[in-house]
Amino acid sequence: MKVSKEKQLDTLITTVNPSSYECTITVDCAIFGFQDNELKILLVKRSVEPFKDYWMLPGGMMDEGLTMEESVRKVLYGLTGIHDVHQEQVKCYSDVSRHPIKRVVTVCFYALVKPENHPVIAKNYVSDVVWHSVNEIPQLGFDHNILAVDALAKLRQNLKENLIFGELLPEKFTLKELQDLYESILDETLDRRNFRKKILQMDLLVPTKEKKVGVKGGPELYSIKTNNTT
Amino acid sequence: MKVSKEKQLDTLITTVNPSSYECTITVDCAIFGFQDNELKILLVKRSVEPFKDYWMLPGGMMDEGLTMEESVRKVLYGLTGIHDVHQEQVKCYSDVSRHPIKRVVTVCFYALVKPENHPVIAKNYVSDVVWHSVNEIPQLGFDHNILAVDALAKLRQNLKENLIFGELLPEKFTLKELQDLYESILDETLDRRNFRKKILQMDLLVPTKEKKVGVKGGPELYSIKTNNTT
DNA sequence: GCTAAACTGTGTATAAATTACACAGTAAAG
DNA sequence: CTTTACTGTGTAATTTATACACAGTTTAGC
Repeated sequence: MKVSKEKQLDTLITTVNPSSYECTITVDCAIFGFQDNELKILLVKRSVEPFKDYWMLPGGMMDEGLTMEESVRKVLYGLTGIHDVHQEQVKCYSDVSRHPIKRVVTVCFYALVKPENHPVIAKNYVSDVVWHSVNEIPQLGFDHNILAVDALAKLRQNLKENLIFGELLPEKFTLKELQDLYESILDETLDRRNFRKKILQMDLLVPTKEKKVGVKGGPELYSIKTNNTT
Repeated sequence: MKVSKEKQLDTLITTVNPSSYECTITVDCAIFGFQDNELKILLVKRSVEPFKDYWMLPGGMMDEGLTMEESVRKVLYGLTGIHDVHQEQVKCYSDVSRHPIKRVVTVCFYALVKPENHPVIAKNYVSDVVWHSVNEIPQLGFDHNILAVDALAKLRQNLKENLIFGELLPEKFTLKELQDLYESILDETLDRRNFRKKILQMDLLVPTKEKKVGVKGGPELYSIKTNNTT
């Protein structure tokens, strides 16, 4: 058993100089948004083969003159018109048969976006765009279900450690709204008093002295602290 | 300010179809070993330009028929003769000017290895190989200092969550040896009693009923629990 | 405009997890 | 055989996380 594996590796190691091999690289992005009090992910319907009419994560080629991060921004801008959005690298995928026609290596990112500000538009190889609940993601093209799951896991992990919410909330928001967001992302309910205690002692929010109207109780609106050292 | 950025992005979005662009992909690996009671990282001296005679992380091209993980295994096997080693993806790097001559996208991994079992050998584009303390890594070629730092950070993070130590320890080891390893990796001292309490209640180790000879006190040797459900 | 309903805002007691800490026992070295 | 250097163990103190109830405010409905 072990011998055959060694032999196999020996064969590999003596393979001819592979310096000429180049490969297509794409960037895909799990774009999360918070809508109707629920965490959504942006899916696009592919209008070309392979996987025509499958839902997928939006993505695109890495460009010759751009880093992957810049390429993701380009994809995002083309799809939603937004820029300057929080994005994180999730993982790189390199299975040789990810793409049925030619080999494609993909780096997956996630981004956080406020859906109501950005009407999404279908163009290029996309026939439809939809904000879809993360709880019941349909079968996606390529290996995008795996990417989506990994991206959500990474988002959750980062959220527990960092207090990040990118564009998901308006500039001024109540602690209740923030808690609802957390509960959606983490898919668990949180104790209100403990939550505000924890968030407030992070010392990242400031009360705006304004109250949100239209909601009973008149909750205080908070905004993110600007880190002036004044 | 914002306008110019938007304009810039608009320009990007209208760039011609980039589907023909392919790019060289390499895998680099921060190989960690535990030697002389200190955490080491394996560095190779490059014998060709660019960065001739610079120390670097070992790495190589991703092969046409291999995933990146398999390509890393191949690099490791070529350098140390070992296989079946714990390895983790750290991050993908895509700055356009990482490589002074042509664009190269690199995915970095880390691996954990027991140095004494595997005499390292310099070959191919490598003139020298050395186990180097992680605390004083010299200037490396390309952007490998960044990769090394990121890899170590990832290792530390994983260690705190998981109890992983791959090949770093012999099959049977004392809790003191394990603690020394942890302290080396985390670069902090740990309380002995609290450490053993924490490790033992993970329920991943079994005492072998053997004592280590040659060390005062006659400490118990442990091995990793095999998860038989018998 | 008055009442009911729905939400906000707050503190404390309890449980759980982490940290600090000291001494007796065993093996090696001389 | 004595000294030295290491192993192995438990408990108290602190910190952190969790559970929980009621009074105050605003909207909605009458």
